[in-house]
Amino acid sequence: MLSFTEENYLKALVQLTIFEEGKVEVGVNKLASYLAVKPATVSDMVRKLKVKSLVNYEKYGKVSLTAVGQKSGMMVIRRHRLWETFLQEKLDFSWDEVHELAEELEHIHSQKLINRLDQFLDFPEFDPHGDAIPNADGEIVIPFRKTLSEAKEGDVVKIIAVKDNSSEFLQYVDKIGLMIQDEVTIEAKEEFDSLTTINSKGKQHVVSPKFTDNIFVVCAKCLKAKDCNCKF
Amino acid sequence: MLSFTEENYLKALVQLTIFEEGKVEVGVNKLASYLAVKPATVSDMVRKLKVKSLVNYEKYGKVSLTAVGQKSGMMVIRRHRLWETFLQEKLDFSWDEVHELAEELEHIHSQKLINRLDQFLDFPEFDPHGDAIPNADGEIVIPFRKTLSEAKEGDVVKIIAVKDNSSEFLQYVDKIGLMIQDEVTIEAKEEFDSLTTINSKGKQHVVSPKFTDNIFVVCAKCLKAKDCNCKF
DNA sequence: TATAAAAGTTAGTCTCGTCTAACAAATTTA
DNA sequence: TAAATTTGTTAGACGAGACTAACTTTTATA
Repeated sequence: MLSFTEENYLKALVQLTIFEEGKVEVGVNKLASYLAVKPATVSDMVRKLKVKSLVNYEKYGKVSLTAVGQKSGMMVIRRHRLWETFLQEKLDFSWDEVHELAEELEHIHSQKLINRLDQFLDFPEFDPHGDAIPNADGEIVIPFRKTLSEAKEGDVVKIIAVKDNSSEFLQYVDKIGLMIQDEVTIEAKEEFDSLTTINSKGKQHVVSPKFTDNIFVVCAKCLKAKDCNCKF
Repeated sequence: MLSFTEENYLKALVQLTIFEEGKVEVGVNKLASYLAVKPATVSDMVRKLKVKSLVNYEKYGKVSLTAVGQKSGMMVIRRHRLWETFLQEKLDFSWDEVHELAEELEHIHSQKLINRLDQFLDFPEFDPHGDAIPNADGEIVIPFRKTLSEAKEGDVVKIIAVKDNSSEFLQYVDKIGLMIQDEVTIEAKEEFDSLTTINSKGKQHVVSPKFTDNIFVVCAKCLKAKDCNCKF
């Protein structure tokens, strides 16, 4: 049985490798800052995780997950996202409140509980932030998507997820009136100060990279015509 | 913020004092065996809880809860019993499975979460084992009840709760086909070996004190006629 | 390529919650 | 009431998971 802490390390590793396009390993410092602990602490812990065959690691090297470690980490994420969905769907929490609570709930271990919850929620595919929920085997299909920052002037895109799950960010998104499934037109991109002018539901907004980097989108056209050939 | 462990001590103290008829304090040894730790550990912990003004305690004396400690302990029990109810009502767990899971879930702190859960469950009064659920202020009304052991030959009683929440006990209750709300007639009590012969729904069972001590009942008559004068 | 900077490790310390072993106080009972 | 028993405390240790400070290795850069 993994400890609360060990699970958090594995979850962080999934986020920083599997979920980070093209990455398979991560350094001790990066992991430390992600987990808000000191590198020395990570150094120790990673050695312990290696003994348990959950990570691959050599002194002064990078850290990556073993198959077992990856599955365990995925199960934590599955639990997290299912609880988030439960909190929003059944207990009427807003999407900026669910993350914090799920950070605690994700460590309840029972496999049976989580599968019953999944069934109770009618097997949701995505959590309130638009993230895919791993299945009972720890498998996940991350749909094709880009950040809003990558969209070009004139593109019409659809918001499908948010990257940052913090309540500050989500409250900002709420404040400017945007939500998942909204269509957004990129009206202008200013090189000078990296601001983007977008338009959604007839309202114009000027947003910074702090916003656009954390919004995942797909081409609105592609969604409508599966065989669309747009490069985006 | 109380730790997982501190909460378990407070919960145990509520069970051993408030919920134990006529008791207001408990010894270190008893608390230790209830929590399955050594007396030395309890001695230390109790000193810490005293510093936090959660318990009353003097060296070599008994332990009792302060008002603050009692409320905190009650909130743990409230969470425990609401989660148990959720697991049974919404996720179709059987009453012998819910206790173990609730032992973990009870430590999720959010007040808002638990009150939303309460609402979602339509403000249940009793958990799956027939125990009253403390309200949002930590108050509880324990209804009048006795154990089946206290019933006399010829009495007709109604099962309203179980004392032992272990799956072994609950599975035994299931096995002989009894459940909460069932009416039971005490057909015979044998002094010699302390066995009781009961009858419920036309079926006769011979049961030991291990059973009767852990079944809470009320006089079936009293429930039907509120002004019934029976001594039971 | 030598050196500075960045990244990572080690050693020693801390708190929490537990233990054991030895001891002290309180209570029972002979 | 004195001895035996039960109950409770203290001291010292340990594993987890964190820290700081000092050190080492790797990488980047002048």
